[in-house]
Amino acid sequence: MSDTTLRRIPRYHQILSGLERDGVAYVSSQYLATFCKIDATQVRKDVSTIGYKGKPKTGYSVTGLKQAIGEFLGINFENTAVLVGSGKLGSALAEYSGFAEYGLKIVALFDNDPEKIGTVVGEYTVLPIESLPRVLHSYRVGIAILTVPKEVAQQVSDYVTSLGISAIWNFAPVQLEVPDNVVMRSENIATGLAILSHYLNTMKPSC
Amino acid sequence: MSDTTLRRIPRYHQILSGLERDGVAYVSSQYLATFCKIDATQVRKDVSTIGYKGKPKTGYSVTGLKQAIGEFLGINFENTAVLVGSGKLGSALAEYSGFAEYGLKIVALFDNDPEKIGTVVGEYTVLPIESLPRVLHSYRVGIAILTVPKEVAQQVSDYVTSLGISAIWNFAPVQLEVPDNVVMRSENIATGLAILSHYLNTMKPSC
DNA sequence: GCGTGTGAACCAATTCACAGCA
DNA sequence: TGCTGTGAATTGGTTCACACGC
Repeated sequence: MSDTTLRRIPRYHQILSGLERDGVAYVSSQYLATFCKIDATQVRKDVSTIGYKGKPKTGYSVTGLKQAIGEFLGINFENTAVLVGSGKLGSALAEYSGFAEYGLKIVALFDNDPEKIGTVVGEYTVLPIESLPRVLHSYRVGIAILTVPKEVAQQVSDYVTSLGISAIWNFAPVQLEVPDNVVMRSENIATGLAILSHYLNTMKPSC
Repeated sequence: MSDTTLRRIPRYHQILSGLERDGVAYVSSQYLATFCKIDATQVRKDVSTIGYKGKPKTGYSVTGLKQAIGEFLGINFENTAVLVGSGKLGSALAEYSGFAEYGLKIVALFDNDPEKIGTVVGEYTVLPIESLPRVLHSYRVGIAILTVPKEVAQQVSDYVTSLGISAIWNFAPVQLEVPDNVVMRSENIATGLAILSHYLNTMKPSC
């Protein structure tokens, strides 16, 4: 599946969540398409790809399609994660309640700064890096979320990789090198800013 | 310019920043391509699109190309922004030092919670929403960064739009409706999580 | 009739092949 | 010779047109 296609799927999920909350039972491809500013056929192709079937005349079942997308994305069951780096961003993510809806459960928060170890962030007490192997093992943690300074990101990445982590979700603004059997995704907040800035500057003349 | 193309550009910028820091003077399209796991021709096409020229045999000047990309993205001069919503995420963004490199200057932080107004976050004192018109005007602010709860995001968006903001960078997990002359970009952290989760679950069998 | 499902047509994005220049 | 720049070919993603089922 292509990257652009994959990026649309969570969007549908988000819209469906809203419709479900509003008590809507069925939704048409046209509705989703309009919301996403894309073609209705595109939506039907996407839904078809994830293997869900709609009802002609009625549309797609909101809960059914949401369920199917959740299945496809692997967010219907709980993924456990640890968060390494208890700075501002790490704390914000640790306290973000929205992850629950996407099946992510953060089990512990780590740092190597003696000043931070032992402090309480939301429902977590910051643990020393040394406790990582024990926690990773006892909770069968699959994902390490890295919110460490960019200077040490590769080092931390290598460390959690050596401990057998399956996936790394990197928030440090560097490209990490990981073995082929580890899934890595970098969120670079500056990318969004750069794109926004570009639109802002190219559109300005038209106003 | 297509969305996928535009998303690659900031990546080059990031890599070039690293090379510049390491004192590297020239870089080949092949090097950038390998780093981004794409084809070298793609890099040359992209560079060509933004209007920069390399030197045959030598490659691209690191500082020159970085400069050109910065020009293209509009991040070489200062964009001013206000941040609305002084919760965890808002505070994290307010204290994030990396924006400076992308030409973003946050001039003030706002909230409507009386408990938060007047508190200090990094170098900012949280201001009441009522001060927005004055600040927007006196600093000629172009961007509003929204880190408010999703329930009020549309309302806040409408408000800053009515005050004549040019761009909205939305971090609430909802799709905002904005007039055509306002640039809007939503960062949905859950999108990244969903994509990561999908790769994690589809790749697992191969290990 | 209305909205899904899908093969065909279209169009944009990526890759190939090679010309041009230091 | 090495690496950029770019037209040509290809791949793949999007849109069109229409058959099918409730």
